[in-house]
Amino acid sequence: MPADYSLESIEVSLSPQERFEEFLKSRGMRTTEQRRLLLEHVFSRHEHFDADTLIDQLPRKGQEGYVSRPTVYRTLNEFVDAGLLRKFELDGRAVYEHDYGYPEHDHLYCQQCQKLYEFHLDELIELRNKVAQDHQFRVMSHRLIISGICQECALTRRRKRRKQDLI
Amino acid sequence: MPADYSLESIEVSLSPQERFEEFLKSRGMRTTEQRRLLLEHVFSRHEHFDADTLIDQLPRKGQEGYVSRPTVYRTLNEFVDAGLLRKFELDGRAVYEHDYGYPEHDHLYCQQCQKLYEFHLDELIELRNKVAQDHQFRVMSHRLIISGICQECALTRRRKRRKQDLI
DNA sequence: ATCATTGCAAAAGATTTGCAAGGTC
DNA sequence: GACCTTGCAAATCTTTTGCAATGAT
Repeated sequence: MPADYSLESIEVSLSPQERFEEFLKSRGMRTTEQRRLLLEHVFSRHEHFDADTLIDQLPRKGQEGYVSRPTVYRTLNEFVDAGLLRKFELDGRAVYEHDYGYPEHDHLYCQQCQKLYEFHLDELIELRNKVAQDHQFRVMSHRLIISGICQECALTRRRKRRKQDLI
Repeated sequence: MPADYSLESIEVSLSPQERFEEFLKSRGMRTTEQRRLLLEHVFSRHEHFDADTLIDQLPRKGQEGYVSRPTVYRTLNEFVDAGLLRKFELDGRAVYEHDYGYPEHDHLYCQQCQKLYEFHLDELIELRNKVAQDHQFRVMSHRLIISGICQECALTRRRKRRKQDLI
């Protein structure tokens, strides 16, 4: 078995918690209650979220388990550096999603309900690599967001229009 | 000749200035010195730009042709609404590029020198439409940014590394 | 004991807004 | 003259930072 293959198996078998531990240790950083709490919360659900949404879901000031806003921001950046989360911009604010142990994908973004739908297409990666090769460009990552109206919203709209027609 | 074909010819034959005039008129807005000046400036060059870069290129306060920061922001939004410019986010700030009369394209973004390279691939549009159809999603637009290192920077880096090796 | 981390308050950066004065139709 | 637009100052929103107190190793 080649060395990098076995390395990869080890990587993949680590839980987010374990991986973060390693990350912290490798940088001389410490395991704290806040980091533990945030990591557990973030990996207990799978939705995309922004800092504000996350803070809303956490205990308020004065309650057990409260984490201050600056610490939330600091820790989210650490999660990104550790390769646990991916960050991207949507309507001017940062949005996070699971990266570690989660397959590569892109998004459909509904302008109406702001929902994000995931999809994956190998052809897109091929196309991406082809373009990069044509431009002698070394790809590190990519981000594709298709914006429009999702089926659900399209149906709701049609219903509303019908209702209006009756008045 | 079908009606919509002739309509399209009219649309395409309008200059950005004329198109903006129509936009303003249709909304009961007025043609002002500032709007004229900004439109002329923005369409006199073709690079991508952000609000700050634009303001740096314009006359300073006290000089002939000065436009205040809020007016620049307001007017850029109008250009986007009028379909003259497209806006997207890069590293947390808004970036603008020509839309009106300019062919659809996507971007390679160099993380090193921050340069944007344009490319167009019909296959990408096909792929996009296929995904959308699979999800019953009505596409309004899309944005693909491939991030990495451009050829120029890759070469510069290699040279620097060689130099360091000599020390 | 040492040194990283936290929460607080405040700063920073980008963009927007209320409003009185001025400009356009 | 009616009312849209501008510039100013200030607000807003999101994210970051300085710092003294606290916590982890």
